Amino acid sequence: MEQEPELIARTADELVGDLNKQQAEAVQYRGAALLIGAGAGSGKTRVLTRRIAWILSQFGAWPSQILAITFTNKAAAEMRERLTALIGPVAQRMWVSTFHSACVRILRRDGKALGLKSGFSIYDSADSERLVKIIATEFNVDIKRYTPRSILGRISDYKNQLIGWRTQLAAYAPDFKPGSRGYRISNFDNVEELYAIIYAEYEHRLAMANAVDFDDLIVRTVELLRDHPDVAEYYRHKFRYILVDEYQDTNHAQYVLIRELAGVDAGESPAPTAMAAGRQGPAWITVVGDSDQSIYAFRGADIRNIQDFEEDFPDAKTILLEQNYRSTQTILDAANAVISHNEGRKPKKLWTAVGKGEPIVGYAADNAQQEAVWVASEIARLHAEENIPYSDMAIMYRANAQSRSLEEALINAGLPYQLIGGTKFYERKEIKDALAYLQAILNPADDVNLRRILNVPKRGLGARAESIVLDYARERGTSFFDALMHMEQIEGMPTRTAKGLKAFRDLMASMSAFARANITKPSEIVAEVLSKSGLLEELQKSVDPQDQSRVENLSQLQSTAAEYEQNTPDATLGGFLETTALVADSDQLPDENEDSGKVTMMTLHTAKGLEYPVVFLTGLEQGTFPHSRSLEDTSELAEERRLAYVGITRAKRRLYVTRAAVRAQWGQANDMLPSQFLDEIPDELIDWKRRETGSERMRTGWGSESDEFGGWEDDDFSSGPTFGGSPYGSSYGSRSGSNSGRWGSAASRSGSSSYGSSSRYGAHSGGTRGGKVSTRHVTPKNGGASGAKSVAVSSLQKDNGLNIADFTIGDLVTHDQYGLGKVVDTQDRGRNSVITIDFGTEGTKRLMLRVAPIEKL
DNA sequence: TGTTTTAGTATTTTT
DNA sequence: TACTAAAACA
Repeated sequence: MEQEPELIARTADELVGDLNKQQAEAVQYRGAALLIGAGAGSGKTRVLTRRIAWILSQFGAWPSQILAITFTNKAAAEMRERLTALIGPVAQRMWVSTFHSACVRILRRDGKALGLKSGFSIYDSADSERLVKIIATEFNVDIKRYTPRSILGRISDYKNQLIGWRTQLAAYAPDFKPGSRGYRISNFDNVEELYAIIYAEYEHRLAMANAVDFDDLIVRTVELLRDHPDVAEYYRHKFRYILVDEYQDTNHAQYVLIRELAGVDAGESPAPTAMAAGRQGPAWITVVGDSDQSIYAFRGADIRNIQDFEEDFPDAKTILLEQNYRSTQTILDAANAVISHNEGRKPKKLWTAVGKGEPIVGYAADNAQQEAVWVASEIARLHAEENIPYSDMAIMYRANAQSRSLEEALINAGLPYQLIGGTKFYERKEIKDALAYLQAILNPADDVNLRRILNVPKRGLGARAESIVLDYARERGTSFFDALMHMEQIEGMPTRTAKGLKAFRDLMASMSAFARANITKPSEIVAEVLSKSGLLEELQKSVDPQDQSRVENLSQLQSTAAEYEQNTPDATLGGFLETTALVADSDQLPDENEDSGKVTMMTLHTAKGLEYPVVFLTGLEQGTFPHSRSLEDTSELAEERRLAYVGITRAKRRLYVTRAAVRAQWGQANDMLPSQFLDEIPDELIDWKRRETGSERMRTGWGSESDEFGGWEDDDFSSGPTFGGSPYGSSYGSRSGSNSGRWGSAASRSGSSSYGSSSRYGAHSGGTRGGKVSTRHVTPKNGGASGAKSVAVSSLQKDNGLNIADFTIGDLVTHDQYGLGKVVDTQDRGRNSVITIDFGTEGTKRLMLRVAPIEKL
């Protein structure tokens, strides 16, 4: 075996000396199967990295014998980093990766055995959906009734369960032959048949296109290991220690993959005296997880994997880590209380030595805007009065759609933030177009990508031209690319179309020649494609301001390629495309030791595995969180509760829980009841800054004399600021990853009455606890006349008395925070006037004049 | 074929 | 509301 000179040997004491008893036991355990039940914040990453180091230094294993699997790329990178610190540069050569990228690696090497050719494409869900749509349409399926997404969802379920298309076909449509032309589905009553047929055809087309989808990465690897003993043998011999993080989120296919890789069922027994995994027998498996943090069941994660671990792996050992090093006792008490409402779980109680800490702060807002404003003002206060850095604070919510009002509030308050999630960089049109070119160059058989770019940018090849080529391809049973190459033989093609197609073919040929000549220089290929294809040119010529940012995105894509090229010794185009295919939201997050200086906003799902000193959990309402689609089903509700558990345990020092009495979802304002999770937190743990909203107080009869009548409907809120034009005009909040004009305008509602069966607030008693209460508001609009507004309103009502007319471009001003600046632009919007100021090194800021802490010089 | 208008529909959560 | 996709029009 090769030498591993960079391996730093660690003594036993260095590895376990500073750990608690359970942690140390987990690190040192000798045995074929270990389950570490790691409660939130119990130091599992630490244990995992130490264990790897332990295996190397004390069991005498080689780094190349270790396979460590995490859930996200970020987690993998972090673990590798920690390992490098612990054992030296040799960690760089270990397999520390996600399920998906590990499988890509295996398939790249050995996929030939399955008929996968080099350069195979990886379809993301959008690509897959396109393909399903194409098939369904061809088969005469009513795609309104059976949406591509729902069909794909079903296919994905099959795959996660390792149910193959042959099985489904045999059971429900034995007469169907994938790839047969002109097939029409006639029997819509038998949905299983419909799914089986589309599933089979989908797989057929994927194979034709030399492509795999996301789920296939796992499934096909399992297939590879099962059907090709030589390949299985290679990996079983190679990986002697397999460690899996977030085991509660694995699905059945991933579970089987682990078993296959480890060779658990291979029937080989270890040497009787083995003190380590050695050379024979199954690899040793360590899994780490927390069944209370299983939040991906909707995606096929099977909580039984972790619950049944001890039955699944003979002689398995379980070690529980229950000491929490992250949060205060108050926060843990809340988390424990909430999760204890889930039935059928193994009892577990987190505890901490940190102490009680601050109470949880609660706030009930009248509506989502007010909730956001209150959160923003509290953040500003914590920063100003308690010196808490913005980067120590995070705002979390159930669904991405909730981020809008929060963003607006943060912008108005002038607070820097970063939003994680939303539309991902690699999912944007222009990026997907560019990537489609690259993919088509690398893998010409890839019909989906080739057809995507046929007329992008516009080159006069529309649906007509496409179908001419396509018909020919289907007739001959070849790929779109093949048909294109033989287009001269197509009869009856209009000259104009032929000309266009030839030009396209030549273009692809020339780019492909360039790519072959520069295959190790992805960034140059990207540059070539962007300019030659005309993608860049089309956008540059465009007058649409959005296209300007698209140009920037494309140039960022090129930088990304260049970066990849520099960091990867054996860079290839294919390698680059892989890195783009397997990114997740959380990958956008800055490193833990890098201070972004910004408040972080993200969904609860994205937040898993992270921690912040201050956490705001927003939207705690029935129907928002727990989500309305989960209210009916106990197991889905249990998952929501686990999500709440995850959210609560992200907080280290301070936790805020907020809700809104009225929330608009897709244009409709709805009355919302408080989340049941709020009731599940012991009351004495929460310090309510505002417990009931105005309308609730009114309706329950308390303080009915108050003049808050209609006060929840405040005009000052509903006519929030409108930032027109490109969001890039504002320098607040670099949205890492997402964007494009999402914050167009603040929700301007007037009158939010919804009609329906009215039920009183407070009707918690009954069995069913509906998501939204439909109540008819007595007051249609025109609030704001009353004097006693809620506390939070004040910040929006605030007015510094400045007048936009008093400012001209070039004026000098001072800002409380940014210092001296020069006015670059003014926009007169009356009360919502906006002023743009260049603060030099502090950047150019767009400020809402009436609240901006500025002074004219 | 390309552009504009209109209509319908969608929101969980993502490797 | 906001985005996408079909439909209508140029």
